[in-house]
Amino acid sequence: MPRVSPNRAPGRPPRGHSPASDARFHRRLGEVLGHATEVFCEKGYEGASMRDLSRASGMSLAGLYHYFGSKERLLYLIQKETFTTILQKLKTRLEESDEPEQRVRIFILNHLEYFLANQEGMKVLSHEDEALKNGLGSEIAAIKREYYRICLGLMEALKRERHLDFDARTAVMSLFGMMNWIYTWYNPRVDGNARELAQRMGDIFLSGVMSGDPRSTRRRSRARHKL
Amino acid sequence: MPRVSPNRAPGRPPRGHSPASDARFHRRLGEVLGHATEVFCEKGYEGASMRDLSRASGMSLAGLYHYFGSKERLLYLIQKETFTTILQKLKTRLEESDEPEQRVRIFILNHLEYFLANQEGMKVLSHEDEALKNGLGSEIAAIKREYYRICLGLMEALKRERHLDFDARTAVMSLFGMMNWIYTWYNPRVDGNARELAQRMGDIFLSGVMSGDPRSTRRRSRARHKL
DNA sequence: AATTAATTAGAACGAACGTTCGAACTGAAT
DNA sequence: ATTCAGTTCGAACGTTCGTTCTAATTAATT
Repeated sequence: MPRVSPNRAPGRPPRGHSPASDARFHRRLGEVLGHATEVFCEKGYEGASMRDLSRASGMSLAGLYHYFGSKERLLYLIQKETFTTILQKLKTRLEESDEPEQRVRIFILNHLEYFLANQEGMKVLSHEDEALKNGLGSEIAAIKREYYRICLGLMEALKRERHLDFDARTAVMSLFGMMNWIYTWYNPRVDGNARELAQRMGDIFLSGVMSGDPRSTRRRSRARHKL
Repeated sequence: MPRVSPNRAPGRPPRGHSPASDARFHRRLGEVLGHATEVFCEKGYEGASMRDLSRASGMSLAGLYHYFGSKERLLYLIQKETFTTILQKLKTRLEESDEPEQRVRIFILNHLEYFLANQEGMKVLSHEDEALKNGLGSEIAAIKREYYRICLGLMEALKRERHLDFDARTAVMSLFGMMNWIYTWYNPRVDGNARELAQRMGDIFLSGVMSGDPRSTRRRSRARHKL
C-alpha cells in the first residue's frame, strides 16, 4: 500500500508521545514560524530562500522540510495563524457592544491593535496575498472572505440604523485600504499607539461615512459634488 | 581610458542615427517595458524571471540586457516612468483650481484615473516598493516624497482655510491607503469608473476630514469619542 | 538493554536563476 | 564595396533555488 508521504503529515505533533514532548514540539514549531515571519516580511516570499529561513531559525534545511513539508506550507501556516487569531479576537470583542457605530469602532481598533502588535505577520498576510496557489490559497481566501463579510455586515447595520445611503462595498474596501497600508508608513515615534491611530482613523472614516445622516444638517459637501 | 561598460549606457538611444531609427528604438523599448510591466504585475518582481520577460516581450535574453542592463534597471524604468507621468499630470491639473477642497478632489481624481487606466504599472509601483536597492531605489523614493509632500500641502491648505485641526499626516497616509489598495479589489463591472469611484472616495474622505469644521454644526461623533 | 520512532545533519539532485560572451547579422555612412 | 556601430542570437557561465536522500543521532517505549 503506497503512501503519498513517507512521514506523517508535516506540522502535526508525533503520535503517542508524552505531553512534555508535545509541548516542546509546538514551542519549537512556533519559534521557527516566528523567525520565518521575520524573513518573509523583510525579503518577501519569493525573495526569501529556504536557506535564509534555515539560518534565521537555527533549524537545518532538512529539519524545515521534516516539520513543514514545503516553503509554501510555511507561508500558509503563518498566514493561517495570523488571520485566525485576528478573526477570533474580533469575534470576542464584538460581543461587547450592540451599538452599530461602536461596533465599527471595535472593528477598527481590533484590526489596528493586532496589526501594530504583530506587524510582521500582518505585512506577510497583506503583501503576500497572491503567493499561495490552489488549495492553500483558497483556504486563506475563505478566512479573508469571512473577515470581509463581518465588516460589511457592521457597515450595513450602521446604514440601517442611521438611514444612510453610502456604498458599503466601497466604504469597507476603503477602510481596509486605510488600515492595511499602515505597514508602509507607520512610525511609532510619530504616529502614536494603536488606540490613538484607531481614534484618528475612525474619526476620519466614520465622519465621512455618516456625513449623509439625515439627522445632520450638514449636506454641503455631498450636495455640491453630486454627479 | 577604461570604460565601465563596453557599450553605451543601456536604455539610451544610439548616437547620430536618423530620427526614424531613433523613433523605432524608442517604440521597441516602450513595447518591452509594457510587456515587462504585465509580467511583474502578475508574478511579482522576484517571482518573474528574465526568461519570463524575454518570452513575453519577444526579445531574446541577450537583447534585454543590451537594452536594459539588468533586471533591476527594468523595474526602475517602469517605476520611474509610471511615477513621473502621474506626477506630471497632477501638476498640470492642479493649475485648474485655487480652491483647497477642489484641489484635494483633483488629487484624488487624478490618482484614481491614472491608477485605473494604468493598473498594472501602478500595482508594480505600489507593490514592489522595496525591491530596488541603493541608488535606483532612492531615486524613486525621492519622486514619492515629492508626491507625498504635494498632497500634504493640499491638506494643510484645506486645514488653514477651514480652520480644521485634524492630523494631516494620518489623513494623507489614510488617503493613500484607500487609493492604493484598489488594485486588490477593484472590479470594473461592480465598482464603476474612476470618476464615480473618486466621487465616492472623495466624499468619504473629505466629509471625514472636514467634520471638525467650525462652520458645521455637527460635532457629535468627534465630541463623543475624544480620549 | 533492546527496540523503535522522531529528529537532525550534510551532501547531493536537477532545474532555474541573473548575467555574460562571442559570433553572426543589419543597415546606414564612407 | 567596405566599414563599423548597433543589434540580435544561441549557448554557456557560475550560483542558487526548492527539494530529496541516506545515514547518524537522539529520545521515548518496551
